[in-house]
Amino acid sequence: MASAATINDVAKMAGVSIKTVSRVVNREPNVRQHTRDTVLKAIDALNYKPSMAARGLAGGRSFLIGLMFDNASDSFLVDLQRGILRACRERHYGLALCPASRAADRTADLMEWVKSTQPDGIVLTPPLSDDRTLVEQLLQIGVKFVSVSSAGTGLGPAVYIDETHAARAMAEHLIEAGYRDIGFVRGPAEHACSELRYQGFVEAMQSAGIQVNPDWVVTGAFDFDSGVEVAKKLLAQSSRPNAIFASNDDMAAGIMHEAYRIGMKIPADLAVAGFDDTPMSRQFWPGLSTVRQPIEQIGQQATELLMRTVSPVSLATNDENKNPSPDSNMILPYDLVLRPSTEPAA
Amino acid sequence: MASAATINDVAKMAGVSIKTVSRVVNREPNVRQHTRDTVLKAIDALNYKPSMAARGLAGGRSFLIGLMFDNASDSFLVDLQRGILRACRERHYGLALCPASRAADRTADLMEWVKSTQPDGIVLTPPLSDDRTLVEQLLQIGVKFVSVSSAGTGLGPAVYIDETHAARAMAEHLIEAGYRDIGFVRGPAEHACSELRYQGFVEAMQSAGIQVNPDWVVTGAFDFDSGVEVAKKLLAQSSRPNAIFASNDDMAAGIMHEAYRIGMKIPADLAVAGFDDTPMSRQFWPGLSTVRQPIEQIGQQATELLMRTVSPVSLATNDENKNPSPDSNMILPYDLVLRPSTEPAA
DNA sequence: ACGCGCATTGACAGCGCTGTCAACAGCCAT
DNA sequence: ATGGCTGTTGACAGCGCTGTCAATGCGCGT
Repeated sequence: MASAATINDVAKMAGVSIKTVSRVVNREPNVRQHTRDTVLKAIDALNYKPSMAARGLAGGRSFLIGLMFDNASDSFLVDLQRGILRACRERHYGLALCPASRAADRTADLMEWVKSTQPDGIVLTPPLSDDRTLVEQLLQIGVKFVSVSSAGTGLGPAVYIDETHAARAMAEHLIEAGYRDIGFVRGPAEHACSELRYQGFVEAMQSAGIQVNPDWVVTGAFDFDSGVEVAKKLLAQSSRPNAIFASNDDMAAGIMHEAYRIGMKIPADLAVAGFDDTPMSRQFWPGLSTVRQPIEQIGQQATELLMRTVSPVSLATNDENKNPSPDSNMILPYDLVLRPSTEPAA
Repeated sequence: MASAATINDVAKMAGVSIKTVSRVVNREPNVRQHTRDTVLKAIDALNYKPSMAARGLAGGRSFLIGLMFDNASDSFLVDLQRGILRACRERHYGLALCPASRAADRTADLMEWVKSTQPDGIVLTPPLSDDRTLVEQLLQIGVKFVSVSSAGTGLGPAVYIDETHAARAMAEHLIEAGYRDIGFVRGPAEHACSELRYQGFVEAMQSAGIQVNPDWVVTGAFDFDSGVEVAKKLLAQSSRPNAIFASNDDMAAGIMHEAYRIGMKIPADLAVAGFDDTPMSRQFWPGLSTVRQPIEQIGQQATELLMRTVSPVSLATNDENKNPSPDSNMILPYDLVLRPSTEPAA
């Protein structure tokens, strides 16, 4: 293995000090254009790649973004990773994964990971982004983080969509399609979005002057199996809804599966709506109406936000702007994706 | 932020040199039990976590496993990550992701990533594991790697299942269920498994004395959309198969979707089988028969294999055993998962 | 011409750890 | 006792880079 070129080799070839090479690599100001060009040429010639490890050790940065997740859905995770990686690529950052353990001392485990990996910033996904204990510890040891797909605890920046508004839009769509006996499946309490989505549903119902039937509001675990379970509950009732709005696609899939099992037709006998636009929602028969969050974009924006606050060089002009602006939250637009599963009943 | 304890603090507290602490941390031999205990106590008391960056710089190792992938399915990727992370956790390794770009100089991009990230080992997923150019370059710069879910190019270790045998078993199941007019959907050529799975299918057909109808053998891209496409082709023929074995679940899903669209019943009018046991195959109605690869386990085994070859301390006894044994391949068992989609025709 | 400020560059000291090698103790066979 | 082992430990020199600060050169106002 031809050992890779070091900064020393580049410096020698360009006839400058290693510090100047370092400056060029880090895009620092105050390097004459001519010098910069010479160095860049040498870097190119030697195919030089700075060593992350050394940069990290010397500079106190790791050039790593951490992604913390717990039990997230496959497509959510992958989409998010895609977005984060896209943002990382430009700045030559790496992405390190940190899955939450199922252990009781989950928070301690996560903090340990943070200490040993020392990422420059962390992307927090629900439900971790809604976990006040975790967030406070993160804040305490001074690690930058950003919550995604959730407004978070309000203690740090976040990138998300207007969940309530989106849920309301979907509920309104159901109502407009002629459904009035609408059931709702909430998510688990530790997810802040569970409440928000439910609120949107309630708002739409109230605006339309429809009573929310408490017997038709149930809670699932955001997974397929719990969708099957709640469907059994909901559809076994003597008076049952003719539409169900599940607060995520996995549960909606479980509902459709169960509905089919007991011989119901969708949407003829039961309309179903989901939330998240997982690939499955398109692949199911019939296609599932859902709300699309721009997950990949959320990941990218969150990462860029993170890297901005860890900016290597404090830009000359604004010195007092040390902490990220308190309200650096970003709200991204969602899409209402309408498919046959919510078409007007015959 | 209370700055974390360093190896120096531990050494001072334990009353030994930092080198001895280093020995304990790395589980090196030749440290008296009593000394080891004292050091461990100090480590615990100070909540010391070694810095990856420093260890990497000094030791020439990065403590990072790289996962290279290209266009893998969500669930495959996530399952694999789960397995890799499990293996990493024990040895305090990190996982860094490296998605292949869609650019023409994909290989160059990947190699660049390797050079700058310097992972201690790389997990290669299909179709990258089947890419001879890439593998040869990896070999050339001397990075350890292991192919997963594919026998690879034969140039390095690999962890996988017997694809041919599995496909044959599924085909035999279809035949036993009474289907004889069976179509097959191949995967893209750059995936080595495409050929292997097809072979298994052919073997089963030949054993049963059934002619493979070339009109019913088509090729897809391993994704949902191509499944829809090939279904249109296959089902529009005047003489059409009454069973289709798609060489992965995503394509099988596309086929089922299209079959439903044109009003066919599954399995009454058309039996469908897939391969991979994605979550979807269980969630679809009716459930899709498929072959389960133990992806998570594959990831874990591959990672452990990798870490074994990068063993920190060369074990005294065998000095000539430098390169990993040439045939350190692991073949893991698969599961035939039978669901209603292939039940005997009425 | 002199002094000042700014832009540009380099010398140097680490960052926290590991590899190397040397030091030393304890133990055996001679 | 002598030499040669093996087992245990520490001193020290970096790994490849960045932060700090000092040195240099240049243009400007007086």
